[in-house]
Amino acid sequence: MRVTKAQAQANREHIVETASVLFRERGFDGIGVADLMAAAGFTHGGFYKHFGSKADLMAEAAADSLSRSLTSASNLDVAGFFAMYVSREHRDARGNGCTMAALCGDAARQSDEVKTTFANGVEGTLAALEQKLGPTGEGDRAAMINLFAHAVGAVMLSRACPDDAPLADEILQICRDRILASLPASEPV
Amino acid sequence: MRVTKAQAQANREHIVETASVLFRERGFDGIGVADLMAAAGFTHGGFYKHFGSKADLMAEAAADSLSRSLTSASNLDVAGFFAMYVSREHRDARGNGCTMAALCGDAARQSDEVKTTFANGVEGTLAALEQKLGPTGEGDRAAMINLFAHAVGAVMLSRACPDDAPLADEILQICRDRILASLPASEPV
DNA sequence: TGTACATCAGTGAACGCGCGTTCACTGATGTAC
DNA sequence: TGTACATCAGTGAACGCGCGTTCACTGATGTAC
Repeated sequence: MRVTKAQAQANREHIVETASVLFRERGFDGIGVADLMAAAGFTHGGFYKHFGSKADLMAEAAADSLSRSLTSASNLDVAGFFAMYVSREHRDARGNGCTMAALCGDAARQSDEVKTTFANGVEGTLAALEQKLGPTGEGDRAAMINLFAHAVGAVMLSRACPDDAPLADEILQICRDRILASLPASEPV
Repeated sequence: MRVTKAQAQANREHIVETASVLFRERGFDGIGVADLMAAAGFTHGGFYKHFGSKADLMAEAAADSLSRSLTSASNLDVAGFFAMYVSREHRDARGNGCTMAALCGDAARQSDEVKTTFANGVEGTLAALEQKLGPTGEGDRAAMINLFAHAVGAVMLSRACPDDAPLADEILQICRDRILASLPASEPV
């Protein structure tokens, strides 16, 4: 059953991507190695040919999804980023949404390796936001920290409410309006 | 080994309080029934004399700690509340801190019963904050939603960073300054 | 008030189950000649 | 290029372990007379 090196590498990447979605949907403890491998189309025995442990995959999957999010948001301006971030669509799409908003509660209880990945994710997001502001945005790191924390808090609180609670939408709408209104002026791309 | 009704009730409350601390520290999945009961000074077998299931205790412990937090913060004004909330002390004291900030990531994946408890906790916090603003604070629900989401996001992001990461303190300090600066004027009590 | 009996909070062994991890095995791939 | 052998990605059974939950039992409390 041996497979080409290229195929093995592709399989590994597929496992990481599958894991990053399932971790965001169910939490690090909410999905097991066997279910994870089955979702990726494999049996669980081969897991340790690719990863040293489940914890290793957790860090790798988080890093992968954090960098992917940055890439996929690269063509949005700051207003577009936050309009998308603080939205019902994002709130309801945990598996494909921001890893920070989906897992930062879990991350706080994980190893320093995982926490470092998250800190790097925050730094990367801040850097990308500052860059979106263009040359005029220099020195706005503090503003971006405030906006991002506000946005993350809004999405997490909204997700902690029952789906049919009016509060869930109220939080999102109010925070979204406020964040967009307080945005520093930016040059449209 | 039977115990007086009063003692049984006291024991039950002690278990709930112990659980609310341990859940905040380690997450709903991070502490088991046996360890929980041992921490409260009992053996695990008696658990089901008090609670129908671990999930029931999760909802009850969350409700308990949320209402306790409101009581303990009742003598703070709005600025005092947020100054305490967005602080290193609060960030580092998960077990005795805000249940929302400690568990809202977990709550999002729990039953509607638990989520309803969290939504009620948010409503209770907002009501308490509006009340702190005094009669002049009417209509400031939206402002309190923004500030609370901002504060929750700041604490959660800070906790997801490694303890020694400068970013952890930077997030707290910047968000704290901004929140306190943007506070609507309130009458000191 | 005193006695006999029912109740039930708490104990500790046991249950089935799913978890992360290990292992012997398979057979196509990769490599040495 | 062809052949013989080593490698190793993937398989599926098995491991020990801790989990939530159940249960027979204990003995002090609560209650009926």
